[in-house]
Amino acid sequence: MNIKEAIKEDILNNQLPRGVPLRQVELSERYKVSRIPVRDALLSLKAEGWLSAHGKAGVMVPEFRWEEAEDLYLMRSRLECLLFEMAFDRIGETELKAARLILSELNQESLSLIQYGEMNWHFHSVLYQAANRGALHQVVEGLNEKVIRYLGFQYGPLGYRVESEQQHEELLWLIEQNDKQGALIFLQQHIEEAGKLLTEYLKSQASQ
Amino acid sequence: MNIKEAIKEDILNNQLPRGVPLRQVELSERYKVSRIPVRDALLSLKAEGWLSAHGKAGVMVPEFRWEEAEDLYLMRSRLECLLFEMAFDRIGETELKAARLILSELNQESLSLIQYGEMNWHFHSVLYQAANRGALHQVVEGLNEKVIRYLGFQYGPLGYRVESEQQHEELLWLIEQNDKQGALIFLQQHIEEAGKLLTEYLKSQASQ
DNA sequence: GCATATAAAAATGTATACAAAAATACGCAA
DNA sequence: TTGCGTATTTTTGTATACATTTTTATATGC
Repeated sequence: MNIKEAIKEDILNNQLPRGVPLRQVELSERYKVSRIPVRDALLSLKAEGWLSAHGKAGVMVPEFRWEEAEDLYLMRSRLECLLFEMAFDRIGETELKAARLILSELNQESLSLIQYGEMNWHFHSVLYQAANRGALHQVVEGLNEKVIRYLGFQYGPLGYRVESEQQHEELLWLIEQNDKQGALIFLQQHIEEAGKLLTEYLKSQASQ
Repeated sequence: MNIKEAIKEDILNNQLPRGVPLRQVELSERYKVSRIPVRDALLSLKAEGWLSAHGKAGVMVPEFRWEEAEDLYLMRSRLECLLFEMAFDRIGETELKAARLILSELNQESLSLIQYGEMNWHFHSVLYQAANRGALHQVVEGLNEKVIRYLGFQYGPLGYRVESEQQHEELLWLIEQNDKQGALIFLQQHIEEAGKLLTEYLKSQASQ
C-alpha cells in the first residue's frame, strides 16, 4: 500500500485540493501508476474517512470541520477509556516495555507528521492490546487514524507535542503504580484536553 | 455496489465458508464478474469489518465470536446514547413521522434478514439524524451494519423480534412525552438487553 | 430569461492480459 | 521423521483497453 500512504501524506500536507473532486487519471499520472491501484487506494481511504464522496461518482478531500474533530474526541474518550479499563489488569511488563520503547522513539525528532501520528497510536495500542478485544480495538484504531488528519493543527499552531509526551510518561508511571482509577481518569483527561484544544482552535479558525 | 451487497447477503446466510481464505477467482466466477469489482468489494468489506485478513494476502469471513458481539453492543450503548442525547431536543414531528412510517413497514413480515436489519437501523438513524453529527452518526452506522451479521441469531433462535418492536413503539411514545431522561435510559436498556441476550447465546453455543 | 430535454465529453466501472508476490510442494540433509 | 532451502504453482497486484455511467454543454420550447 504505497500509493495509499503517499495520498495520505499529501492530504496531510495540503498538497491536494479540498472540496473538489479528485480525478483518477490525474492521480494515476501524479503517482506514476495505473488507475487500478489508484481506485484501490481511493476506496480504502474513503472507508477510513480520509476521503468523502463527491456526487454520485468521485471522491474529494473533505474540509476540516470542528464538529468532526469534536465527535472523534468524544468517541475516543468514551471508547478508549472503556478499552483501557478492560486492559488495565492484564498489562504486564511486556506491554510496558514495548510502550517505553515507542515513547523513546517518539522523542526522536525528524519524524514526518504521519509517522508521528502512527507512533502515537502505537503507544496507546500496545497498552490496549492486553484487553484482547478485537472489535473494540479496531474501532478505536479507526478513530485514531481519522484523528491523524487533524494532527497538522495540533503539532503545528497548537504546539501540543511536548505536553502530550509528558502525559504519556505520566500515564506509564500510573500504570506502574497499579493506580487503576488514577490512570483511567488521567487518560480521559488526556484525550478530552486534546479534543477541546483542537475543537476550540478549529472553531476560532472557522469564524474568521 | 451490487456485488458487494450480494457478498454481504451470502455471508449473512452462511453461503460462504468461514475461516478459510476467499479466492478472488472463485468469487468472480460465482458472481459472474471479473476480478476487479471483486477486489473493490473485498476492500470495502474488509474496511467495514465484514471480512478480515487471512495471512499476508487474502481475506476470509470471520468466525462468530461472542467477544465481538459484546464489543459491538458495548460500543452501541455508549455511542448511540450519546448521539441520541444530542439529538433529543431537536427531534420534531418530521422525524417522528418518518420513524412511525418505518415502524409500520417493519411490522410487515416477508422481509429478508438483511432488509430487516437495514430497516431496523433506519428507524434509529432517523431519530439520530436530528443531532446533525456526521462523524458520530457514521461510526454508529458502521456498528449497526456489523451487528447485522449476528441478526440470524437474534431473529432466528432467540425470537427477539416482537419484543424489539414493542420497545421501538415505547421509545417513540417517550419521545412524544418529551421525557428525555426516560427515553435515554430506555434506549440504553434496549441496546444492552439485546446485547446481553445475544452474547449469552453465543457463549452457550461456543461451550458446546 | 429560465427550465428542461438532448447530445457531446469526460469520468468512472469492468474485462482481459501480464507481472509480482505469496503459498505450496518437493527434495535433501541432519 | 523433521527442518530447512529451493522450485513450482497458485494467488494477488497492476497495466491497458473497452463499456457504461455521469457530468457538462448546448439547443429548444415555454
